[in-house]
Amino acid sequence: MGKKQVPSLVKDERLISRRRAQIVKAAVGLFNEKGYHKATTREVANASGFSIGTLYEYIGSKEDILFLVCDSVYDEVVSKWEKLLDSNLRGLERLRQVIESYFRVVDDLQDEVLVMYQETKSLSGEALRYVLEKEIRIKNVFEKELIHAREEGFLTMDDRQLSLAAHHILVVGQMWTFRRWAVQKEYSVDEYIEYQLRQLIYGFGVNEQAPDKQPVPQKEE
Amino acid sequence: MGKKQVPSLVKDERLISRRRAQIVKAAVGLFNEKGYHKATTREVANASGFSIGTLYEYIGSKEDILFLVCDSVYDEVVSKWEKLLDSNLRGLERLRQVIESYFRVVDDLQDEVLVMYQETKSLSGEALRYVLEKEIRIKNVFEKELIHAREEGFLTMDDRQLSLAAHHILVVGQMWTFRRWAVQKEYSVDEYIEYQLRQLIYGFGVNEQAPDKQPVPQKEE
Amino acid sequence: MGKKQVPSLVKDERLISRRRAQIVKAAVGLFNEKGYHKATTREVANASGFSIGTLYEYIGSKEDILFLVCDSVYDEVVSKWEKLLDSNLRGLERLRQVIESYFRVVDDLQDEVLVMYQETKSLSGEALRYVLEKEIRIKNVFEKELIHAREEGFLTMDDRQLSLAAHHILVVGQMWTFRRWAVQKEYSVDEYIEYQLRQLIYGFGVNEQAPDKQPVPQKEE
Amino acid sequence: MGKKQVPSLVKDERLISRRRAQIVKAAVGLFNEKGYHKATTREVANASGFSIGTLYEYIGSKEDILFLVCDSVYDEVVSKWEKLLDSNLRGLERLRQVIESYFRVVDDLQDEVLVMYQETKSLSGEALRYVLEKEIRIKNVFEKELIHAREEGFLTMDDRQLSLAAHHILVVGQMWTFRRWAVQKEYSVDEYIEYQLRQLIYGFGVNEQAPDKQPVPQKEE
DNA sequence: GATGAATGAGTATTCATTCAT
DNA sequence: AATGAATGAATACTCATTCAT
Repeated sequence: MGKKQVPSLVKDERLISRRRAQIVKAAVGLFNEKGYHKATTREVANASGFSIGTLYEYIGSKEDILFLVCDSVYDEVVSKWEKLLDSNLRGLERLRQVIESYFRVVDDLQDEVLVMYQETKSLSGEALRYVLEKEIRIKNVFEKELIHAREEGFLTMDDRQLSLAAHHILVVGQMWTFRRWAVQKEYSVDEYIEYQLRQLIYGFGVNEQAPDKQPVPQKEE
Repeated sequence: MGKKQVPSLVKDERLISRRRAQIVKAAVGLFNEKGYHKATTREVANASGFSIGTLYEYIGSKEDILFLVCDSVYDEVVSKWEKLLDSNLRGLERLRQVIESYFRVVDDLQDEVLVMYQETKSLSGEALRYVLEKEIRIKNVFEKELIHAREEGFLTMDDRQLSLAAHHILVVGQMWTFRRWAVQKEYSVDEYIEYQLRQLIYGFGVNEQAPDKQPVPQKEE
Repeated sequence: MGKKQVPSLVKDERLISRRRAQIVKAAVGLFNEKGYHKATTREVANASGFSIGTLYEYIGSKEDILFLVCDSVYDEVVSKWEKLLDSNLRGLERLRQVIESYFRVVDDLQDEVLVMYQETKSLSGEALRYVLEKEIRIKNVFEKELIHAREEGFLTMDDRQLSLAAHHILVVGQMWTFRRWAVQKEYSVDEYIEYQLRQLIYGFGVNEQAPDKQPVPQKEE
Repeated sequence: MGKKQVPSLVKDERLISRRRAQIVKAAVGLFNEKGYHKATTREVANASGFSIGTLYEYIGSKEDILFLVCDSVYDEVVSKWEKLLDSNLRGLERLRQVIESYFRVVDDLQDEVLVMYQETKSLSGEALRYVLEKEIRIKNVFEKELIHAREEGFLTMDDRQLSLAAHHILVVGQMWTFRRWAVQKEYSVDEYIEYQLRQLIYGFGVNEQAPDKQPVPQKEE
């Protein structure tokens, strides 16, 4: 809610938006390449196309850059996501689509999501709280969808499992970025989405009464 | 394989081990608290109980500290994990137990795993490759177990889905640490394990032919 | 004499005067509060009621602001002082009044005098010389009065002591400002003036042949 | 009282003292030449004979340098002063000697006193209070002497005038430095001391019932 | 004449690393 | 082996000044 205002010495709001977009774009590239801490403000300024002095006309501190990145990435994720969503699907199909769309957006904004994901912890105080709250808001979207699906009779989770499942979906999405060193070498996005959707929905595909034998063990407590 | 030798000016191997254990312990605490970049070598030295000069008798650079941490955390994880595993369980129960044990170790070594998880990216070159390889080795354990379960007829995944599922399990374990700000507020370890195991094995608990009844309400506001 | 011209891009002399008066007023406040070096030109511009760009239409450099302040403060001091002086007093009374009036002006323009006093040293070259010359001019006023009093037979100083005494009077006036942290806590202006006038005129009020005894010790060294 | 501890990363107290003496000496020179604000920490380090990194092993911030200067200058003033004082003089002679000694110390430590005098205002908070308190302690020495002289019957001031007179003496001493641009061109220290002592003790040398006669005193010197 | 965005040289401070003792 | 003083490259941030609009 607090929106953690980033201070600027410039008055023209339009200009602020434009410059900050430049900053975010440059910062995402740099932070991806070398990480937040190793990237210097000067490098961000140069990559943004202006001088260090100008950079500081639009931010108050280096941390503000990181905040701008996180803030704008969330907004972009949500905005792109929503564009993929306007459908009239129902039931399981609808749930599938919500998740798949999210995965596709994450793939699309890969660098952005990865940076946000890995560097959020370097934010402090208010900024951190603000960003985490945004994360929760995304989680809530999934939670709502799951609840919806349950109301329609497709799912059987209780409330608490359902909340955790929402977190889970989010993480599976982000995993596409933070484990890309392994996962993206083995799978295309389409495959990833297909497999992970199946995993999420059906689990390991367990066949409880396995072949012949296997006397189902009495359930654990 | 390369084992990325960390240089030391000291001869006595026993001493090296002891000192490095001190360093790792101190570093885990500090890196957790302030992150790898914000923690200084001086602080690590102090927290380790010796001087900055002595610290550099046992490492070659700051990055070596991070490497030692990651390296030793993996070893510790594996070692603790193995201790929980010596059982004669079979089939699904065995799979369950392998996963549950891993989750419990992660919970036990929470700070360590979190640091390793969040700061690995700051390693470079050889050290990074070495650590990632260790990660892969853990993934392979799960993969092997899944294959085993499939051989016993409990699972129906194909090879590629199975490999991804192994990654997935790993991430679900780590998720307990890197999302602790949200997850650990809502769930105990036991609950987390219970819910996530169910999720991994059965997925959302889908009831494909839901309706018959279930006259999809036309609302959708 | 050089009057150290401060450059302006603006033609209208009337406007220049008005703007510079604004600048001086704002600057006195700021320099008092934070000192010349810590006050920024931006702050001066804002406090003056216009933009940084406009500020530089009326000055050539930050130092010019300080010069304008010093210059105008001297003029103001002299002008206010003269207004208090048009009397027909003679002799000691006249001297008293000249000094008292000066003290009162200093009290009146306290902030201004203090700034001028403490920051003059930051002026360079021509500007510094010009300001010091103005200071000398004030000193000369006292010197002339002392000479006058001597001619009338009230004083017995020789020329060189007299010149120093003129400096002395000036400093006692300024002391009211630069030691205000101590002096203004203990005395009202009126008391200060009374005590210091007495001190200047009669000294410590010495009674050379002290009580009875006191066999003045043979001089040392 | 608080002694406002300046932090140091170095443990050897002896070394700290030696290094800080170097720093103070270098700083006095630089601050005199260009002022506290225009002198850079790097220049201070170089002039001290070591690197910028080493400088910061002995101070916490630039302001600490100024504080060290002020602090040590006061101590040095007092120490040198006391060395000149151990005499058995009485009465007026004693008072004269106390003042004269102070003036000579100020002359001796001219640069130091001037810096302290002009830059004290740049100190903040605790440091400022501490330095001003030291100033007051010097004033108290004069006050005590004046009281003593009054008790012996040489002076006739009341308490409050006496307190002000003590301030006055201090300022007359410092005036030798902060008005050296004018005063030291006209007078030698000896002359300055002679004239100012006479001024302080006897004032302007007023002859209240002046006119008619005018027995101009045979010139002195 | 007024504005304010852009500039970049300059500055205090930090911190990994070395090396003489 | 241990110590800790010394180093200086690196870096975030400031601010006087310019100039196109």
